[in-house]
Amino acid sequence: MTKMHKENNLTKNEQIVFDLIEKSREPVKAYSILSNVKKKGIKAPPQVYRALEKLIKVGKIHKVESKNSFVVCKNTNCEVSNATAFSICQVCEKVTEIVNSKLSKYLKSFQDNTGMRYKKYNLEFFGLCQKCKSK
Amino acid sequence: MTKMHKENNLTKNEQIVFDLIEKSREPVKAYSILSNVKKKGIKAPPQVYRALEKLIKVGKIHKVESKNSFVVCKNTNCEVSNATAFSICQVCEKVTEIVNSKLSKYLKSFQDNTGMRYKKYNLEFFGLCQKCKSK
DNA sequence: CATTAAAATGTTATAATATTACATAATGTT
DNA sequence: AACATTATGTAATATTATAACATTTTAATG
Repeated sequence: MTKMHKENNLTKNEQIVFDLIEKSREPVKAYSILSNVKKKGIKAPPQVYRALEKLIKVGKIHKVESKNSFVVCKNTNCEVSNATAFSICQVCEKVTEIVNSKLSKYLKSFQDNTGMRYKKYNLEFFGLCQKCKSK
Repeated sequence: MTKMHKENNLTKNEQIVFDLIEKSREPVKAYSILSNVKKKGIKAPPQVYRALEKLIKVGKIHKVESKNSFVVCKNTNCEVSNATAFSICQVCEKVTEIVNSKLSKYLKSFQDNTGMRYKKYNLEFFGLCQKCKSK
């Protein structure tokens, strides 16, 4: 087996899982990933979950917590992913990552009432997407 | 069976589940709730999940998505719960609801790059709580 | 290039979380 | 009382995730 895959340092399984999520262009669930990469030789949940864990750690993907789903990161220079925000349509369930520097600056510098600051956040907004609003 | 329970309009099972979550003072998982209310006559998951769903809907509790756990709402006048923020310690896993009007005003009025506004949000901050920081 | 340690993968089983479907009982309305 | 609605009970099963351990691949070193 070759050591490197594509331009990055993902392992074989990580690359397979990443490619599938990227290709799908919408949030994908772990077992959906599994069933779609069976043909690539990935046969069992731990293989998928390990890849997901690593991809999240290096910031290539995010987990959309409210949907137990995974999406590719939309930030150009995604590295460690400690600040995520999503727009989720309550009707069609479309999920879009929000990349907004004002918002991220505000939240990264946020201090709670006790003066506590945070290393990481995840924000999920819910509403109607353009399409569903105009129906 | 009496119609009303305590001062509010919760049903029997809803009140049992709510009391347990409130008593515990920390996030509780559904199956932990289940095992702790067996003595009260609640025997199966659907009874718990139904109560949780209703309690969330009326704003008495929130789900902490990243932990699949449930906490009582800390807002005094909690009604429909469309704006939640939590502080989660990465070490001891302590969860506190953040009640901060500046933050909620900011997020309630947030518009994304497309001008879209949202009806609801959930924000989870991660960091070290006071105790864990000072260790 | 043989040896070895570390990382990645493969595999089975099972744990933890959540829902479906349908039956029964309690309650509210007329 | 009759009926509709809401709440509850119950069994089964679906979905999401991890534990544990074996094997293979890769990287580093002498």
